[in-house]
Amino acid sequence: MARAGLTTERLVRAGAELADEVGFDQVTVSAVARRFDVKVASLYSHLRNSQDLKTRIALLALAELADRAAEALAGRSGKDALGAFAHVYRDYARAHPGRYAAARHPLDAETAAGSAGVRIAQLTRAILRGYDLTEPDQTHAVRLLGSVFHGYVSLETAGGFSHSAPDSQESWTRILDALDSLLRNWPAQP
Amino acid sequence: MARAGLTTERLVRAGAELADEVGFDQVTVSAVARRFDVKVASLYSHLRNSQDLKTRIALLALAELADRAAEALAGRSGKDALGAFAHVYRDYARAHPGRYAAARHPLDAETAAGSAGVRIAQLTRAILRGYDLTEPDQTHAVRLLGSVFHGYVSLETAGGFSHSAPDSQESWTRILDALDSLLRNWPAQP
DNA sequence: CCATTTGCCTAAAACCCTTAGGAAAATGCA
DNA sequence: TGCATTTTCCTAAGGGTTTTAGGCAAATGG
Repeated sequence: MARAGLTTERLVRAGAELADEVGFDQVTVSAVARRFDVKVASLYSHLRNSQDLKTRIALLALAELADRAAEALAGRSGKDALGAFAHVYRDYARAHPGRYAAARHPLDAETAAGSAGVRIAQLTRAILRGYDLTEPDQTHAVRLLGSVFHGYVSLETAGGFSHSAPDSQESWTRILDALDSLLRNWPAQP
Repeated sequence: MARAGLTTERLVRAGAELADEVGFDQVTVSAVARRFDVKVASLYSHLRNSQDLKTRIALLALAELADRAAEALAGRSGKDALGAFAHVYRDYARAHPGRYAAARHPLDAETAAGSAGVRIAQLTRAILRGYDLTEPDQTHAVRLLGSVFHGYVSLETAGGFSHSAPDSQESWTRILDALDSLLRNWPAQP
């Protein structure tokens, strides 16, 4: 019987595609097996279990996002960098909703520490080099940016802003203007 | 055989408690049935299906959140209102992580339109009455606040800010200061 | 007090997860 | 090349969740 050539890599990539097509929480070991026309049990030599598959998809998504962000940020600073990063983030979520959901999948502390998530955090911090913030305000700002990007994209993906004026793109642009303004005029401790 | 006294209401409340204890996506029709010491099939006279259960838990959570927000906002305005709303939001998520996750559960358009989610959006808009914003900036600001609150709480719940200085409470406070400042100095269209 | 409605049950089919053990294909070393 | 080893995929099987169909007994109400 000819072999299918399964690999952890290929399985994870297939899982990521599946996530984009049917949603991250519809990604199942069985569905991936079907996609390779292979029996379910066969996947268990390449994956520890169902949770392992999801974690790996999450790591893939984080790495892809970090790569794109890094490329977008190269050679930019200040508002330019802020806009580029935001654009990548939102675009990725819209083009790959399943992968984006995967990237939000909770990871245990050590897995998270070894993930591309830390690279994303570093890139976020790098954006702030174009603004005049010192610790601890820089960290607060990193957290604010992370919250806005994640929050906005997540609400938008859930359909929160559809079918209502003004359209989402306009809000996104104006919110970035506002954040830029805020970072340039960060309030002192009251 | 004595009856268990099942009700859609009771099932949904039990599901919400279960969500807080073991996580929203571990909430299962079977688990709720076990909690009432009843056979699974019995629940299907009170719930259409598994998705129905989750949707109802989501609606319950949204309603609870809206109630608390409304109470917190009564008699407050400006930064006071902003802080009160934010406090309720974050507190609810920390005290009821499963319900909070449920509140983020995607709803189809009509269900969402009939949910307490619109009340929450109205309350968010009410906060902005204390600031000098006109349309469409007011809508942009509503979306920004929604994004920050949801994003921050969601990242925090996922463990994003734990084990790193400064602590999360401090960032939360300073981010609210920053938002207040931003709303008072909302930038004009460039 | 009996008829009807309601509530919970048993049964069963379909799907997913996971482990154990086997057979064939690929690999590698003599 | 030939044979032992490893790898890959399979069958088998146990256990869990979802959902529908049909039945009996408890509550309700005229």
